[in-house]
Amino acid sequence: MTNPLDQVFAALADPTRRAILAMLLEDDMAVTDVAEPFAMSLAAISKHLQILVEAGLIAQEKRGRVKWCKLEPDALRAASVWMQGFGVFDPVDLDAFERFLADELADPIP
Amino acid sequence: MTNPLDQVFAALADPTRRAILAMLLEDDMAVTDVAEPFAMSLAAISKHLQILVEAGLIAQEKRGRVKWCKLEPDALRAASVWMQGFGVFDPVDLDAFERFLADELADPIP
DNA sequence: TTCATATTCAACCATATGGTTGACCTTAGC
DNA sequence: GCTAAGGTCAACCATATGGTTGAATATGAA
Repeated sequence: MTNPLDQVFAALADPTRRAILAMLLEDDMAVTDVAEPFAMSLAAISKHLQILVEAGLIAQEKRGRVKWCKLEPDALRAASVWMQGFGVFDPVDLDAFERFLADELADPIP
Repeated sequence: MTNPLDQVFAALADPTRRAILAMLLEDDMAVTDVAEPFAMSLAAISKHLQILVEAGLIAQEKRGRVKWCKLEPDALRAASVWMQGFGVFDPVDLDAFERFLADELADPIP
């Protein structure tokens, strides 16, 4: 997995990680708070966050004993450029996005 | 992997499969011809194609003993809609896409 | 019919992935 | 100095993934 696109798409392939990204879209969060809504251990979430960091999709910064996570949406740019070549892009449709986001968040959290 | 986004992103996470999609962007192809440039068995390519079919990214149609593969770019739409929410999209930049495509194809084929 | 071509199937293998638990380190607060 | 809170690490486990090979199944051509 040396290609950055590999890492970005692989990171996006997991619903837990997509849900985390959606949460971070609202606001920066501490690791513990990211983990709170999920029915899995803190260690598991910690690993997911590491994968997102390695893909460049989020950044982490430690302040005191709290590690803050923030979205780093630039990493999506390479993926989006790749996808653009397939000519699938509508003009930005935020309503459609809201619906998808609602569906994602309505899913039983893994 | 019940969520269609899981399947689309997982399918895109593999460089062989992205290369196949790029090839099919040029033209429809038979399975054997898709496999030709890759240093792996036909059976392996057949599996990759199956994954792309299940993700909805390509369609296959058998005519005679030849199975044709064609791009089905609509499946990318759901993924692109999801990504749009992160506000990373520039106006379509085909030059950038050409560069990425060139890089991808220039990579030593897996 | 016979043979070759196109593709998949089945069994197998090595490694990756996503999760668990319990021990561990660092920092904050009393 | 204690103790608790915030996170990570290490070892482990089950299953998924990406590849192989050899046999099997169409279909087309001679």
